[in-house]
Amino acid sequence: MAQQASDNTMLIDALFDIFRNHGYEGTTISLLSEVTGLQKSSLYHHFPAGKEDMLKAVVGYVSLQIHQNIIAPLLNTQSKPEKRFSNMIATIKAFYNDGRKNCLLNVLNLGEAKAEIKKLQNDDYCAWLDALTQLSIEVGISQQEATEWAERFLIVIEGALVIQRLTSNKQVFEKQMEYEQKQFHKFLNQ
Amino acid sequence: MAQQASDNTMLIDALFDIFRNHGYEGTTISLLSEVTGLQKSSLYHHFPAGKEDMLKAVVGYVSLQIHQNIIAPLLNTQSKPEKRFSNMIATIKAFYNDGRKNCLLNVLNLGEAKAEIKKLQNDDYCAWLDALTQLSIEVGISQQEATEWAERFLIVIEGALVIQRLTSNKQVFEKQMEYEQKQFHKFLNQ
DNA sequence: GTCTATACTAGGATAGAC
DNA sequence: GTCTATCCTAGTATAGAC
Repeated sequence: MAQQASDNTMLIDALFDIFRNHGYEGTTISLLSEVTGLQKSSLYHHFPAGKEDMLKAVVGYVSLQIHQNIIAPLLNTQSKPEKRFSNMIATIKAFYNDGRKNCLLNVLNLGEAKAEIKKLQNDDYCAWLDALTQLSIEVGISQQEATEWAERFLIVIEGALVIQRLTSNKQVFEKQMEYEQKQFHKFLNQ
Repeated sequence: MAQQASDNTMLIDALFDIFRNHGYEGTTISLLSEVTGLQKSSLYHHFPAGKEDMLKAVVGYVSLQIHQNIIAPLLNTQSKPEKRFSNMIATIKAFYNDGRKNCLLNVLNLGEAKAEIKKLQNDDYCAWLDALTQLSIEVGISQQEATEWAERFLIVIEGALVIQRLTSNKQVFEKQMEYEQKQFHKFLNQ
């Protein structure tokens, strides 16, 4: 398990980048060793339970990022909803490097094994969904419409990442994010 | 390479199911052997170049399906556009088993290796995109709007599949397909 | 906390009989 | 065209020195 987060952040960030590029099965200890510059056994020192442990640490790290950088700011009623939304878009763009980086969600194919990790991801998804729903309700949308809009927003993120990965058209993701911006502004002016 | 398609269809279909469930790296020859009931060496008889060859056959098979069952009907101007669209939705639902089955696109993480396969998939994507664009233009939408709608439609499919896989909420995919139906009807009544 | 060295297994692939 | 048997490498993981 990865304690002392402060020291290990860079390490986990490197692991994160590999897992999102190669998926779980496609990620090998050798590759992790190569990229981090640590020998395999050193990696096992940090993560005694091996690869799955490393993934857990990564997912936990991403979870933290989502809560701190996306969900908390979304719920912070001190700034205007439109500002919070556009800040989120900016954060997302950076997080996915304008669509050039994958989302762990669509690259990990976690079956019934690894249910624990899947649960973590699902919780994050739900929290994000709730925050978005909140925000749009705040702007005057009905509960019903708000939930549907929020769900579709997250669906579009995932879908755009998948399609951009396929087409190597570097604009797919950004275009969708712009579209979502416009949609949100329509909400404001209703 | 898989010739004599008529005989091999069931075999390839079985391979397809495994690849879409486990991804490329997650699919092992042993698993393929187990599920198909053929010994490993028998698989190699059908696909001398091994796993990558099997994937190629699967992707080719899926490509054929898409062209025959989705793209051709979409472009067949003998039936009404709205009918063609709703037929497509039905076909898609069946193909993804109402969102319970993955799309190869989001489960395969093909890097620069396997560029050939990626190209095949990209071609299919483009063909599908074009057919959708055609259809919506036929219904009176502007070229610009048509392209954007078509792209978003395919993005939503991929995204919905990813999210449904995560949440095990069995309605995510169907809900999005219903939404798209409604959207298309709005086009008709403009 | 990092290293070298090594053990072990599973995965990919082939040989050759039937 | 399917099988049994086998090879080889790559992948996971551990032991133990420094």
